[in-house]
Amino acid sequence: MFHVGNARSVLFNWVLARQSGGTMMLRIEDTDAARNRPEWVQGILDAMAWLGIGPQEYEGPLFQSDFAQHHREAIERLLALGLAYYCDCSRDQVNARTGSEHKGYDGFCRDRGLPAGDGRAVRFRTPHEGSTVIVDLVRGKPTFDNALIEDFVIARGNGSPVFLLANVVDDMVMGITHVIRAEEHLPNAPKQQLLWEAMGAEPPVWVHAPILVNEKRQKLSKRRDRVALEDFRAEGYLPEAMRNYLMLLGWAPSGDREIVPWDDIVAEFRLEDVNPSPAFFDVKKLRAFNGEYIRGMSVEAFIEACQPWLRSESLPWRAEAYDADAFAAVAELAQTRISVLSEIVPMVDFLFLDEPPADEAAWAKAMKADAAELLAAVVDAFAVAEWRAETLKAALEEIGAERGLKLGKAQAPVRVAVTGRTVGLPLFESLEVLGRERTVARLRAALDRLS
RNA sequence: GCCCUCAUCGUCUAGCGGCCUAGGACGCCGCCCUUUCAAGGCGGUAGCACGGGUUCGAAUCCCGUUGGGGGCACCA
Repeated sequence: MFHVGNARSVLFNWVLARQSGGTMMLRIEDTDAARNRPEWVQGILDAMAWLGIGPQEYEGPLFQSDFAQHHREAIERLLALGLAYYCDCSRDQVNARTGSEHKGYDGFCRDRGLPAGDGRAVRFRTPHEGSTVIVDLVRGKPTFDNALIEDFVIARGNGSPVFLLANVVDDMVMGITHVIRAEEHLPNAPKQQLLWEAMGAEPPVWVHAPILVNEKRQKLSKRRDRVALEDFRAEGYLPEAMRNYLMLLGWAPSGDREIVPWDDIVAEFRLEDVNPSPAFFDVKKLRAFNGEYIRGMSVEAFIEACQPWLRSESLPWRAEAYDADAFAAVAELAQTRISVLSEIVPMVDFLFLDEPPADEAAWAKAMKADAAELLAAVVDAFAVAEWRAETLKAALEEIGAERGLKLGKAQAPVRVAVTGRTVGLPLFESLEVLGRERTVARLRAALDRLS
């Protein structure tokens, strides 16, 4: 699962690399085996490629697990320097001493001089005086009081490195200059910067992008919110719309523009201009963006883009019933009527289904008392009419007029009888493509049902 | 509880001391167009959280309050 928030972070990283002539590095943090599967990596790569960031756009993927030797060395070095120490306190013991679950480590082992031992963790000896100032492109210079930073664990009792340490060591080894990540990591930044300094290296520039929230202003979570890039892709959101929308969360291009070419975004985007407050990930607006992008395509491109949804495994019609020419004939009419590509299926299904889709509510709404009589007249007229949209329209208009019905009213029963729905593509154009035989057969079937 | 952080229409934002009677977009509501529905066109709705300063002048600067968010693991 590739979270839209991650997608935004990647986009930020990529744009910065592009603008500065730097290189974006992709590292998979797989130190926690339980939370990592090899196949997930391909999912990440695929999601990035879909967004327009293919393998040639970054270096990697590298794996944190491959840096194990560096992690061990760093821990040994800090220990040797006296900047880290062994600790055998359990969480419960610490809580009991401090009388709270949220008071952090009390420094019990700080000066005990415990030697290495089975099950003993390693803690970083944080300074008690002064403060740590980080340089953050979107937030300025957040300052943290060192006295409030606890002696955090850098290696577990089994010797494995903890994220805080591993992350910093990897960044140092990889020569990372800019760390761009979500705001939830902000509290980690001073701890990590202390680590950079302890190892005598120049800390990176940090960028903590504002968090993405739901309508209740809570951090987007995969449990309760729609956040998987794969899901949006499957529903028919276009990558161009997604990345345009994502970049406009917390930032705006020059002028009163929102739908902007990617090249303009790449040229104008500045991390320094990103609004530091949390942004609501508004799917409604995303949809609007997507609709704009769909309408902006050439008909040919639109037809092409619809194919995955028209040829998928789970279609309402028999696969061989699909008729590319018929679809091409109505594609332009469908293009302004859908916001996400998957909506194309119910829009054109009547063309490929043996019988119109059943929708009782639609039937009840359109098939009033006089519907049968009107449909009978339509069958007669359509049986001999020249099979073109305009003539069919003229025929129905006349039938309606004879009964005091405007076209809007008269077309309703015909539409439901033939397409199964009360709304859809322009009716007469649809009939022209469907053909006389099937149209008349469906009208007769409706008539039978009404009698 | 503690630490950090943020604050312009419902939402995303423009604004970086006078161009602001606060602009755009999404949403919503009308009207037009119209074979349904869209699209398109036109119009409307709605906001500088509050209180103090600073200044000739504050949405813009400072302080406080309130409210929101994030974090507080031998997870990442």
